[in-house]
This record gives sequence, C-alpha cells and structure tokens, in this order.
Amino acid sequence: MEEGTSNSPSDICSTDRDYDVLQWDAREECEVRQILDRIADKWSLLVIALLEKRTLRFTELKRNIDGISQRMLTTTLRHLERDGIIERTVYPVVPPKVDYALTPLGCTLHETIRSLVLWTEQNQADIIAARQRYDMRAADGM
Amino acid sequence: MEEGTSNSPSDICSTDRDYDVLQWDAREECEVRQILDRIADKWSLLVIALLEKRTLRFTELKRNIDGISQRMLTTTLRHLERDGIIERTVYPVVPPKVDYALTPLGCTLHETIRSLVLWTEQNQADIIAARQRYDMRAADGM
DNA sequence: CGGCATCCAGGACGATACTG
DNA sequence: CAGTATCGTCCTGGATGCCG
Repeated sequence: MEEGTSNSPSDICSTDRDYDVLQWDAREECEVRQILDRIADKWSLLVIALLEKRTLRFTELKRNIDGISQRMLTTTLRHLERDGIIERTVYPVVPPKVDYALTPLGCTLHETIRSLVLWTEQNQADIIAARQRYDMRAADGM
Repeated sequence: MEEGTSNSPSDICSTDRDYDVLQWDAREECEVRQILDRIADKWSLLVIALLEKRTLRFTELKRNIDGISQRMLTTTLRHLERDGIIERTVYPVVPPKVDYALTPLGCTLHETIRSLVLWTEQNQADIIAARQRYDMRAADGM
C-alpha cells in the first residue's frame, strides 16, 4: 500500500494486510465492532457485573445502578436479552414480577467483564495520579 | 429520593448493604464508573487493541480504524494519554512525526481488552443466532 | 411493579477549513 | 503529518405520564 496515493480512500478494501496489526473495518462482515459497542456499553457492563452475583429483579437493578433511568435500564436489558447474554423471566402474578439472569453465554462473558472491573478498581489510583500529572503539565504549558 | 417509604416492610432504603451484590454509586468516590466509561469506550478499545501490537503513528491508527474521524481519534488519544494508558512521543522533525505506544499501565490493561475482543470474536456466531431467535419471537408476537 | 410512548435538551460526533 | 477550531446535526438519554 504505497501511501503516496493517499487520494484513494476506496481501496481500503483491497488489502492493507502488510501490517501485522489487526484491522478494524466498519463493514458488515465485521460484526465484532458492533458487538463490542454493545457489551462494552456504559450500562451493559454494570448490569452484567451485577447479575454475575445472582438473579435480580428490575427494581433491584435500578436501585443498584445509581443514576440509570428506567428507560436506559429497559433498553439495556432488551439489548442484552436480544444478544442472548441475559434471560428475562416473567412470573404471571400480580403485581408483576420479572427477573433477569445471565445465560450460559452471559456467564462466559462475565469473567472478562469482571477482570475489566477489577483492573479499573486496582488501577484507579494510578490513573488519577496520571491525570493530575497531565493536567499539571498542561497548565505549565499555558 | 426514597420512593417506597410508605410501604417498605424491610427498610431497604436505610441500608442497601444487606445485598451481597456490589453497588454502583455514581458519587464522586466511585471513580470506577467514570474510568470504566473511558476505557470501555467505543474507540478506546480499538486503539488499545491496535497499540498492543506495536507503536503506531497517528495516520496509521486512523487508517486501521475504519470510520473514525480525526477529531475522535485525537480526542480518544488525548483521553488515553491523560489517563496514563498511552504515551505520546513527538519527534521534532519536518514533516512532524508523532507516535503512540502503550505505557506499562496500558500494557496491563491490554490483556483484559484482548480477552474481551477474543470473547466477542469467538461468540459472535452465538450472538447473531440469539438475535435472530429473538427477532423471530418478536415477529411472532406481532 | 415493570414496563412503553412521547417530548425535549445537551452532548457526542462528523465535515470542513485552517495552521505549524 | 498531525493536529486545532468551528459549526451543524443527530442521537443518546433524562423527565414525564400512561398502562397491564
């Protein structure tokens, strides 16, 4: 891929495979991008992390995720259900009772999620320190 | 805002800690939420996954992440730099040369990211199948 | 209780133009 | 090459109200 011909955006498709790095195509074949977006979503992560412990009801989830609106919770749950990550069970009683649990597929995911959350918890001090250093340097330059 | 104060038989509001699940407070003390948002971000994941292989220049990143605008790439890189995940090196040459690499902190993160990406790749068939089943059932109900 | 429909504000994001 | 600046759009996501 000679880069002198920088004016041909369309032949991305042909092959840039001389890089040993992975490519992140946005094309349809690459559903990975789309799925990643879904599961690495702001709220999805929290829901999955919560359900890892046990089955929860709608309001329990809502109570345990501070700041989520019922709208976003509903949407998130629907998406996760559609993707086969969680299972929704409706009990035909009054008042209605619905609970959510991880599917087997969801369980395989939760371990990954968990390590992500753990990493964040264990390194938040470093990150906060890095931010302060960055902001300091930025202030210096100004 | 306690909502069920009128009829809360078990006074869950006073202390939610009788749940063995984790709490996701949005309060300041809980930076975890904010950090998770940052690293589990749509573009951040891709950038980190790419840099896991080797140091890359701005345009190399842009070329390998299909669909990202230079604006979002810049923003993403700045955030990751600020958080101490990646390091930005400027070479005082003309034309300018800047490259990006994972910091040691970033390297500890990349393993987690990698497992997330791997999970997605390995289970995308299942997910797509789950979606079709879901959509089928939904169509049925209508 | 567990939703869904509607409305609306704000921020994310893309496109474009300009700089060192 | 590697950005910054500005603008306009769109979509996320919060608030509210109704239903089974």
